[in-house]
Amino acid sequence: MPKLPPRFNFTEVEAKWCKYWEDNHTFHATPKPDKKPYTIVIPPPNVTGILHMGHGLNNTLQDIMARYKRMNGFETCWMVGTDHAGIATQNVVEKQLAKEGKTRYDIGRDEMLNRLWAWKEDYGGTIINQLKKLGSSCDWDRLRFTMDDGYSQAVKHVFVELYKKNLIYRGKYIINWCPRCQTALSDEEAEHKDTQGNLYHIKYPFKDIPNHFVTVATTRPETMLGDTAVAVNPADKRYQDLIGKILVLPIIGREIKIIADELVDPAFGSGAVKVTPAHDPNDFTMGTRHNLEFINIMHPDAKLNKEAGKFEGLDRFDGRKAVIDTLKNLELIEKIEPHIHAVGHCYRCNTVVEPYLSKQWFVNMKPLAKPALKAVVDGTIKFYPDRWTKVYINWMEGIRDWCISRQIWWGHRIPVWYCGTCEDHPIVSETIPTECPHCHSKDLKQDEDVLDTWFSSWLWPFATFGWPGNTFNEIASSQKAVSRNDDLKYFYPTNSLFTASEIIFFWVSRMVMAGYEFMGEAPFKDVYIHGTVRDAKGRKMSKSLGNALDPLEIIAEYGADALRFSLIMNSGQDLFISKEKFEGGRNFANKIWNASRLILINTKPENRKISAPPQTNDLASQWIISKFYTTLTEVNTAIEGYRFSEAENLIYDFFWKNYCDWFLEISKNKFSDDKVQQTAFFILKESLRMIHPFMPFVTEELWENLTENDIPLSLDSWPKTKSEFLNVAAIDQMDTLINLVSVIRNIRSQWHIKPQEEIECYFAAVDSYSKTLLKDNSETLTSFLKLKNFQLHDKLPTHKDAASGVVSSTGGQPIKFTIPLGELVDLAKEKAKMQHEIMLKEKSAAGISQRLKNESFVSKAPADVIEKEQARLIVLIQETKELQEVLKNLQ
RNA sequence: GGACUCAUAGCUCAGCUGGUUAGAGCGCUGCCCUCACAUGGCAGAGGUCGUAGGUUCAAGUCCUACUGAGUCCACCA
Repeated sequence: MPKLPPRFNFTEVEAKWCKYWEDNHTFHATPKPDKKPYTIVIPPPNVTGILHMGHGLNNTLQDIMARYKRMNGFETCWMVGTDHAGIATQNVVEKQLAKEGKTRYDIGRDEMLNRLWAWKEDYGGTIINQLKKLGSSCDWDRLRFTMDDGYSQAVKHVFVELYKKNLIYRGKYIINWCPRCQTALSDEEAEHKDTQGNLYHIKYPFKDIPNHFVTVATTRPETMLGDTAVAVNPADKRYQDLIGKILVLPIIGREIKIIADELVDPAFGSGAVKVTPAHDPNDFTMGTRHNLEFINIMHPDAKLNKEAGKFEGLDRFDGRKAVIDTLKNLELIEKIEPHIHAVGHCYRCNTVVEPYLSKQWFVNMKPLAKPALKAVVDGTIKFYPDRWTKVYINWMEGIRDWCISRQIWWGHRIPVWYCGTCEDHPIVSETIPTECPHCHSKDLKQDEDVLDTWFSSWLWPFATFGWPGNTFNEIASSQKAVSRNDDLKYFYPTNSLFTASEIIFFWVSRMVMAGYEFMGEAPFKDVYIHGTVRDAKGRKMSKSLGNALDPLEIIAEYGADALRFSLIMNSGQDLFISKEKFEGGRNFANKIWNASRLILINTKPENRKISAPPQTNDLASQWIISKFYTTLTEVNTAIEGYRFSEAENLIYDFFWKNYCDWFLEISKNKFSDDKVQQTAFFILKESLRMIHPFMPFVTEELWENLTENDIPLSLDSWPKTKSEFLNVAAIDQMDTLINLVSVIRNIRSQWHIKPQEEIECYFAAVDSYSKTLLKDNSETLTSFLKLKNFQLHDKLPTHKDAASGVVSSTGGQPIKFTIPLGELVDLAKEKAKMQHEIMLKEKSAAGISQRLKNESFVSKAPADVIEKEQARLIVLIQETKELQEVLKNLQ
């Protein structure tokens, strides 16, 4: 018999099973015709990532589902890998370079890429190892990276396909520009934050009317240097006569026209707006419409260029001050008002982004959005919780084109070449072209830019399984069956996706679009959106705030099982986490451990070879078996409905309260009984299965010590629900016993009763109990017990638990005790139920009769309604009488 | 400006389709080192379910308004 120490040594155990699972490829999945697949793809963490609580939660959720499905006989593949995270990774390496006093331009593109790959080799696996420590049951043999050769091929292929379908185009538009990262960003990558700024009202003088001005309002006065018009609403009476008049742009002296455009809101500011077509999306639209000049006043680093005249070389914010000062001196500032407005910030470096005119590649999203929208509207794809459905739909309906080119080096280089002689025809190709197809020139240059990281992530559910691979030449257009390799055939579409709400637009929605476009079907069926992990004060956890709890520290101090357990316990919505919360998980793991020790010490090996619940007359045994199966059913429902915290609560309650506190305590004095041993062991074993997805390490270790099974618990089966073991009578009787014992304990505790005084205590308790239960029938229970010749123990055994004392008083035959109680309580329950019913009926009747007396009701209500109410009243009164009659006869 | 979420014990939250006495964990109080576990056991105190209306025989649960907290979206310069 193995001996277990009194403490669960998680450090050792976790290391042992991490290694075991990995060495044995426990979680490697391959297509198996006789099994159903279950697939989850991990939201690939950034290579730059280090495990934070959000990862902890996200991956625990996935792992619970994966282990649950695996144990339920599904060939479960949890696809794993990392994302190259273009801007983030490049930023990290650029910081390293900066320490050497260099920039990426100093070392050149090739050397920079070498450094990036070297960094990836050195540190890119960090988060993967951390995921392993969490106990994640990923298919580690399939580990992918978004810049793998095969994956890169998929990205190129997608670009070329979309280009062929006219869904990718290149053009000069206003995009979000990060002056620090010096790259374009998509709309989603610009985070709008309310910022305190000013609204500057500037007077623009007329060319021909001295001392007359038009006032315009702006939050970014420096952009006035690039103004090429002033616009008013065509319906605005104040300005109708002025349309077409010429103004002189202050400082610069450019002559600009007053134009009329619907875009202008007459109610805002003065109703006249300066138009800077190269620095504002609205103005860009107007500029195009009115054929205005597009004057770019900034360098890519947001320093003002020569168009800014004397301000050339100033940073945009210094430029702003300088422009205002100059205008003040010219007495052209009418007023400056404080103004809160949403300003875009780079999601990678938090720099204020600049709306900037530049030539970029875009994806035409509307055609892609169509099937993706339909799938969610018609329920093919479901969100859990449901409210995210609306968020997704809103975004899809208002979808805008996606800027996918980035002016950085780390990523998939855009597969487009430009010919030195005939520039107008970009060569879009999956392979490196040798000559220009138009003029046969060999002077070809590849586009300098790389693709948005998300342009590779959106292919994750199928590119990871080898797409396009051998399906390369057989891609069908959307909505048609697609030829697939074995893995794709088997594992795609995937089943569930687990992610955070911030990622819905970046990733979830785009994966759906890509799924339909390239695979002809949705990439997953369910999307589970979990909450954000916050600190105890409700702030997002972040390094800069210094409030981040490091999951690895928690694992070291409390164990991975504890981390997982406590995260899930709090995962109903957003989580507020502090260190103490993990004690609960640690304590539960320890409880499981010690319950197992008790069983191991007290059961004979032959009683541990049991695969079905034993047939037994023992009430507590019948009860715990019953309880286990009802709990199991509820747990199944909760997990299938993605209600993990509920599932965990059910399990916790069952194991701790029912199994340990009641069943084991009662059974302690009866452990010589083989049947009791068998029950205790069987329920423990089944509980370990049920706990395993939540706490894989402690359960795996105990499984090894308790069973002679060769396969790890990870690959064993989930308990089967068995309705035949649902024993309602046992549950009822045990409830009664629990109630009785609680009352006894209550009195014992309040009166500070000593063991020698037990007899009186017991009778007092019984009386008290009967009062509680039978109200005005306080004699019933006592006399009933006497009638049945029931003898109470004269002394409480010197045992800590009153429950064992009471039960053992019948000499190991609790059934003697509980049958009379059960009968009695059935009666009492029946009565209580009836009394309640009578009360409800009386109340209803009172309500209705009051209504019928209400004059306005009688006069206004239609006749048939009144009749109905009267009929109901009569029925209610009749029923009440009948019930009261029955109740009388019972007593 | 639109949309959404939340408001229940000192704290963090359950309470799914309205129906017996509103639950748990932590914290708090009292009693227990008892041979699985003090990371434990037993008992207890603590709630007019944000405010005001409404629907209903019946509302923490449904509706409306308000207040407070938070999140997302949006081209009002």
